[in-house]
This record gives sequence, C-alpha cells and structure tokens, in this order.
Amino acid sequence: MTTLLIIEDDHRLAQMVGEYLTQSGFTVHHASGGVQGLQMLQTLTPALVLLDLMLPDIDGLEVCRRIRSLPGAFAQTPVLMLTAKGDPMDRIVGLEIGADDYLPKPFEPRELLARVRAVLRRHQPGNEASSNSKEPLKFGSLQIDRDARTVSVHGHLCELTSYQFDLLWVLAERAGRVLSRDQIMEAVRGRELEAFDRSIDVHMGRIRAAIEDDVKTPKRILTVRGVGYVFAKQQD
Amino acid sequence: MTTLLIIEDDHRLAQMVGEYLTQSGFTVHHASGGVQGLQMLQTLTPALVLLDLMLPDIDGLEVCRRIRSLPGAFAQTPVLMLTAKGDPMDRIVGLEIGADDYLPKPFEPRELLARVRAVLRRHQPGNEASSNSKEPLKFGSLQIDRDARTVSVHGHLCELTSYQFDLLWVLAERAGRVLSRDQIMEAVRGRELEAFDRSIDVHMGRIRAAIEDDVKTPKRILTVRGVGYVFAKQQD
DNA sequence: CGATTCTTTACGAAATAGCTAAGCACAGGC
DNA sequence: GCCTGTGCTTAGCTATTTCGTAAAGAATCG
Repeated sequence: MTTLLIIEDDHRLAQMVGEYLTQSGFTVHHASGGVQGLQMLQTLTPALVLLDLMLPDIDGLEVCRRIRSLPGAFAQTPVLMLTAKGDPMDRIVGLEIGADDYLPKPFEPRELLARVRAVLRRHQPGNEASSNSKEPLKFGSLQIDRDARTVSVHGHLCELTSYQFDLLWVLAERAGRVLSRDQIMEAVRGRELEAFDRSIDVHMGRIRAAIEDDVKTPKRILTVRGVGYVFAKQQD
Repeated sequence: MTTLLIIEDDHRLAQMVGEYLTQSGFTVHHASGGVQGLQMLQTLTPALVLLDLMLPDIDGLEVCRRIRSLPGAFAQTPVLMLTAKGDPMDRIVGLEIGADDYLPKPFEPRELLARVRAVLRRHQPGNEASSNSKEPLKFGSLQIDRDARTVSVHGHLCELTSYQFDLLWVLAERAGRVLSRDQIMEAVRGRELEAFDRSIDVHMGRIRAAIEDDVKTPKRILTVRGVGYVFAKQQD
C-alpha cells in the first residue's frame, strides 16, 4: 500500500483530498503545518508529499527546500505542490519550485489522482528499463523486434495486431518456459484472467496463423495441455 | 555523474535550474558571464552547456560561436540555448545558432530536463545514425534539417510549425522505433500526456498533410494501432 | 469411447484513429 | 489597448480495426 503525506492547513480540503485518495487505494496522512509535515515525513517515509504552497508557519517553498536537504533518502521524496489561485503563479510555473510537479487550485480530484500517479511512476525505477531499446529476438528464420514492434518470418513481415504482438513477445522473451494463461494475461494486460475465458486461445491461434509455417503442426508456439503455452526455445 | 555548466547572469534562475538538475542526478556548475563561462568550460569539460542568450559581457550567440572554435573536443560540446521572452527568436531559430537546441523562457522544469536528456542522448555514441552529426536527416526525397528547422520534400520546403517540427524530429530521429503518444509528449514537451488527449493525433495528421505524397496512404509516418506512431525507416 | 481440453470460425460490441470545425491563448502590429 | 493572425487543443462524428464470446469441430487423455 502506497503512503502519501498531505501538508495543508485547510483541514476541509485536506480531508476531501484524503478521502478521495484513500478511496483510490492510497494510505493518506495529514499534517497541518510545515514543521509538523517535515517531522511526519521522516516518521512515515511516504512515497509522495502533497504540499500546499501557503502554510501558516513555514512557506511551502521553504518546506520543499528543507525536504531536499534532509539526510538520506528523504531528500528524494517526490513533492507535488498545490498552489492557490491567487498565488504568484508565474514564479511557480517557472523553476521556482524544487517540486516534481505542481497543481493549481482549484483542481479536479481526477486530475490530482492522475498527477500523483504520474509522479510516482516517474520515480519508480524500472519503467526506464522497459522503454529502453532492446535487441531483436531471433529464432531461426523468425525475428521479433520489440522497438519496431514487427515480426518477420523468412525475412518477410507478418501482420500482427498490437495485442498479438505483446502476447508473442511475452512468450518469446521467456522461451522454453511454460506459461499459464493467467501468467500470460498478467504479463500482457496486468489483470486477472476470468474463468472460462478462451480469448488467449483464440489469439494464440491467430498468432500461429501469422508466424507458423504449418499451422497444423506448430513449431514455435506449443500447447501444454492443461497448463498453457510455451515458446519453443530451439527449432526441432 | 554527468557534469553540466550553466552560463546565466540571473543568479536566482541559475540557482533554481541548478537545484532542479542536481536533484535529477547531474552535477551543475555556474558561470555568470560569457568570459567566465568559456574559461570554466575548458576546466570542467562539462557534458553540456546551458547558455543564456542575454549575457552582460558577451552575447550568447558569440559565446556559442567561440565554443565552436575552441581547440580539440571542446568545440563539440553540446549547447542548449535559453532564450528570454522578448528575444529575437527568429534569429535563433535560423541557422545562425550553432546550438543543439533552444528553450524559450519561461520553461517548465520538466521540459528543461527532457531537452537536456535529449541533447545528451543525441551526443552519445551508439545511436549511430542520429548521433553527433548535425547533418540533416535524409529519407529519400525527404530532408529534415535540424539546424535550420526546415523540412523539404522533393527539394521544396514544407510549412511546419515549430511544434510540428519537434514532433516530426522526435519520430524521425528514432526512425524504425515505435513510440507511444506518452513517449512522444515526454520527449517533446517533457510533460505527461493527459487521458483522452488527442492532440498528438491531430498534429500527426497535419504533418502528414505536409510531408506525405499521398495522405491517404502514409509512407513516412505510420500509425501503430493501440500504441502510437513510427517513422518508417526505409522506403517501401 | 466418453470427457475434457484445445482449435477454429463467425459475429457483434467496443475501442481506436482520422477528419473537420470550433474554441482558446498568445504574440505582434496598429 | 484592441484587433488580428497563428497555432495548439478540444470535441463530435465516422470508418475501421480488433477483441472477446459463443458454438461447433478436432484432438488428447484415461
């Protein structure tokens, strides 16, 4: 569960934001001033701080600066700045903020949620790697290029839909390992496969039609009865 | 650790930029004038120079020119120009500038970061085709000149807006690689694409209208349904 | 040989991208 | 300060693609 800290003197606003984010699956804590906020930050180690620009004790910018000069990993805590309408926005919009993002009030709850997620995504390692360029996979005359999202057999391009490509990639990347339909669905779509769902099977058929020399006797995508599918590691 | 040098007379701005980039993992040094900047450049050998156009001692353009005529590898140092609001942008946008990119003030921190990374990426060896060379990209009869920010088809200029040029460049630079709308937006603007945002699509349509021989059957900018767009590496 | 599991086909619903027009913001000229 | 042109964005509509389901046929297992 991801923990957030909101530093905001307007209790009503804080509570509304808190409720909305809690409902969206976060754990939200609330500090009503800068001093308290900095203290709670170090106790709770939240994944992100929502920081009001206007605070009763310390200025939001100053709080942000102090966060950045905290010891250890605390200094890296992503900060999403909340700026009121009358605030000197122009200064904010520029580089003034050492924040990771900012959101002018009044804001839509949906937008807040989107920003929170965006900032968290940026701060998580791994998404970097996934967008990194990868060498094409080669299996005999079959070639799968993740960058171009193309598949070629005997040097000539196959027409695969985006979804089909993703399915093929998941299998090919783990060639030789049997994957259950659940695992495949999880890897491609990030969600559970529902009971009696035959959609994976249908897609496998379509992929076979595109990449197998003889659809009747598949050489690449093999069925493991009762379990799932494997991508054949080596040509037989 | 990558070292950057910012040449900027506005200390406040320089410090804020510095903080932000430091936080993003760079080592940042600051020179407040052109003379000092040129000197520090040769001492520090930074990976990139952020250069203000308006400087107290020497004009930013002149500084850029002098960097280019420095001995050895210094002349190759990538330069990202910062231009203030009232500056004669047209001259900058033109060929005069030996800079690798420019960014009009006021700018978003994230956009700055995106541009810095983009420039550094281009200057790193490895991306064979698109690296160091600031030579125009050529794809058959299509020519994209980054210095002049012009595009020509069959030897005759296309009317593209600045934004459209950036979009085209991002795609063309990574020709053959499929880019999602998010990646495109991130590379061009340094910000997140909002849900249900179709503006990229509209722009792609306009760029196609400008550069494709037959808009109905695009040969350069191809749509990858469910994912994004690719710039076709080779003519079919 | 019957039951289970997979493959194939066909079809309707939903998602997606292209197109066009209109809204908006911003800069430059008068 | 107002007008105007430029250019990015949004919205609505349409055509197309693509996904999932259902149902029927094939294969595999005990």
